[in-house]
Amino acid sequence: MVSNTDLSDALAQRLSDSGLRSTPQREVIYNVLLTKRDHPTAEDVFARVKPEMPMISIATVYNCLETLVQCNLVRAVNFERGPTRYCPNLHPHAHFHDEQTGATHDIDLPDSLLGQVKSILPPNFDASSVEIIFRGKARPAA
Amino acid sequence: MVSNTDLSDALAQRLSDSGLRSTPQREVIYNVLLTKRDHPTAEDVFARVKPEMPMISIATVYNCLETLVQCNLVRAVNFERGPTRYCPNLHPHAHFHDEQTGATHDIDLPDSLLGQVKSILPPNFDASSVEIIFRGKARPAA
DNA sequence: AATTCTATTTAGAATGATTCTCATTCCTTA
DNA sequence: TAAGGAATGAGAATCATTCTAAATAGAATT
Ligand SMILES: [Mn+2]
Ligand SMILES: [Mn+2]
Ligand SMILES: [Zn+2]
Ligand SMILES: [Zn+2]
Repeated sequence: MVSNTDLSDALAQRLSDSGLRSTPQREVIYNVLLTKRDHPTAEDVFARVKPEMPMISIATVYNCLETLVQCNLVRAVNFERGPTRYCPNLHPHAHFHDEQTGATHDIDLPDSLLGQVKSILPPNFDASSVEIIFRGKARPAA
Repeated sequence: MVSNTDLSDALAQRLSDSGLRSTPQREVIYNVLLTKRDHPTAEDVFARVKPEMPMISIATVYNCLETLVQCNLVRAVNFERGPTRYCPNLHPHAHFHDEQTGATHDIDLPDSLLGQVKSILPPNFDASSVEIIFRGKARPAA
């Protein structure tokens, strides 16, 4: 199993690799993201962190989330112009946005398909990232 | 060739199909989108329309763009949380967002690939749309 | 043609997510 | 134990967009 301190260590490592400090705020926010991987917004994260850390500010939540994204520990996900959502799943994956419920689901993305998708680009386009977003209805899983 | 009135007729047709009226504002905005297909924002469209129609308001630009999207004459495109951009290309295509210049390029999307992308969805997911966004650098075409 | 009935347009206010400012606090290092 | 920079936090500011409500226009009906 992976202990809580292991996760903190991994976080501290990534942060210091980027010349940044590990702080209680960054740790608790990262843990919140790992605990419930439902693509919460910054406000969602704020609400989940508050019980553990009542004095934290929304500005700090935004700051820390941005830091985690810069360190490549978290992905920012956007649907239309809605609030940015945060995802700690680092495997290549697409997102399915359920229009009825608003839920976001991770869809595993095979390397082979990722390659094929990139191959539609004319040679003068050099893509640093590819994002695939599905929109529709998800029937409750069997 | 396709005349200006043909385009207005097609627009009027689509609008009345949806129980909506063809108006000078809707026509000029649609023509602006067809004339320079560089994925302008609402503010860009506003600026391009003003010379022809100085009294038009930004609220109307937003209203008309939304109407054109609802009629499936135009696609709304979003990159991160930037302002929504509008695209009159109705063929299935992906978007390439050049991070240096901010330019947006249409990337033709073969039906076969679209099918393969949809096929990664587990059977309980019913997608009504798929969006593919590339981000990176586009070298000037040869 | 005049009247009625709404769709549409418009100016300006309001909204909401995010970013900015800057004072305070916290660490790290000398 | 100072100093200096990093990080936090409260509140103001920003910006794209949406909302509100009044004016206008246009189609349909008398
Ligand atoms: Mn999106
Ligand atoms: Mn996007
Ligand atoms: Zn995800
Ligand atoms: Zn396009």
